[in-house]
Amino acid sequence: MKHLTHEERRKRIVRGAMSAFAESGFRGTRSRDLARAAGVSEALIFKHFPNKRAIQRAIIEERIRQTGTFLPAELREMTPEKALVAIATRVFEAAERDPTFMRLLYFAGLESEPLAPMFFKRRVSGNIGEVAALVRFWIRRGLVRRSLDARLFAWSFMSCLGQLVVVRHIFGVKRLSDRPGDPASRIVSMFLQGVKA
Amino acid sequence: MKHLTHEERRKRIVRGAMSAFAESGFRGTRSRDLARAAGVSEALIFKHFPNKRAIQRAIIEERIRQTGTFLPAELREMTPEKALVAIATRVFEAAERDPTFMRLLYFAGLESEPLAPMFFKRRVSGNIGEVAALVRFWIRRGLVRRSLDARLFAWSFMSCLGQLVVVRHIFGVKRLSDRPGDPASRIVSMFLQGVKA
DNA sequence: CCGAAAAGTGAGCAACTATTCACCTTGCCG
DNA sequence: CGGCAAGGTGAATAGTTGCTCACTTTTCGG
Repeated sequence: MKHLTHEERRKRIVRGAMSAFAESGFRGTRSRDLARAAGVSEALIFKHFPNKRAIQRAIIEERIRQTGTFLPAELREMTPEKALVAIATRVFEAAERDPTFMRLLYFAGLESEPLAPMFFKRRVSGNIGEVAALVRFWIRRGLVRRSLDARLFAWSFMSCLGQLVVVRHIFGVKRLSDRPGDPASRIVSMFLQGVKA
Repeated sequence: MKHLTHEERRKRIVRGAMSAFAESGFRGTRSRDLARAAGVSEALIFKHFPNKRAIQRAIIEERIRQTGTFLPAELREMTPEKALVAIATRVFEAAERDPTFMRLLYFAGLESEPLAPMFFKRRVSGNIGEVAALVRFWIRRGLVRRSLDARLFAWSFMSCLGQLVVVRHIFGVKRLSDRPGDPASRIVSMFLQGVKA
């Protein structure tokens, strides 16, 4: 194996470990799998990390530390309808493109890894807070009911999207409806206009 | 250990195994744990089941076979508002009382146990179909917008509830909003009335 | 161009785990 | 009562797995 710098090799180990853990969970991944996924020997893995657990932690910690805002600023210039559709589409497409970290996070949560709730507190709640802030912006502009609980709306809307993603990628439910057209925009219109006659 | 009938002992093994698998997943549960949870020796476990996997399958299969309707008939006599709140409350309370099977199912889904998608197809989709049927009933009565996609609404509403439960029980997110009052009824009112000004 | 430091590895080891085996115990029926 | 089928177990086994050790290969500053 070609020699790499410590940092570069470490990154490759982490990247490989992410797909391995995402596929089989922490306990289901053997150090041999980590080695194969990273393209190195098992021994080298343990030169970079004291043990298996530390690799999983490093993966989640890296994501916790990741900076940057969830919502692009342009959303403020759109109508609530268009903005929510953009958010929904983005969530669906991100999961479609790469459900890896989502799977890893669910595994970690079930396996009682403390960093999973931590990730939720630091990142997910933060992102949902951004959605809530956008909703409050709409309320101020009179585009959304003044009485709306922005935070609860943000959690409900994002949870709905999140669970649809989970149900699709983990439990294989593909068709939510027989009608044609983009489900994202139809879900958004339910949230916006309500379902009452 | 007191002698029991084959059936009774089998039931106790399954019950014990359910909490063990729910807590630690399939791979995280050792046969020793199954034995301890059932209060018997390891050897006896394998007199009842050919292997560990078969126990997990038995648990899920039993739930798949469980009969009975999800929604009580009385819901048809309530207003949509009250009925949806009743459904939401029931989902939240069921998860609060016993998140065991939910955890087991998520573990199984992530670990690629084929019975997890099967359970979704047979039971969850069925239950959500009942919700959709109720919504169609309201549409016929003119209580709900004629143009609504009942199936998509049912999936969205139930997914929202489901994810809020997951987020609470697996990722420890307890507060969805600072406002007082029952979140169930406030979520329902968002779905019913929409959020537009 | 050389030698130390850093990158990298094959071959284990000790501990663990699913399953089996040989055997004991209980309750029941003739 | 006696014997036997069914319920039940402690101990062994074969395979696995996280991690270490002793060692080789590459890199690179002086």
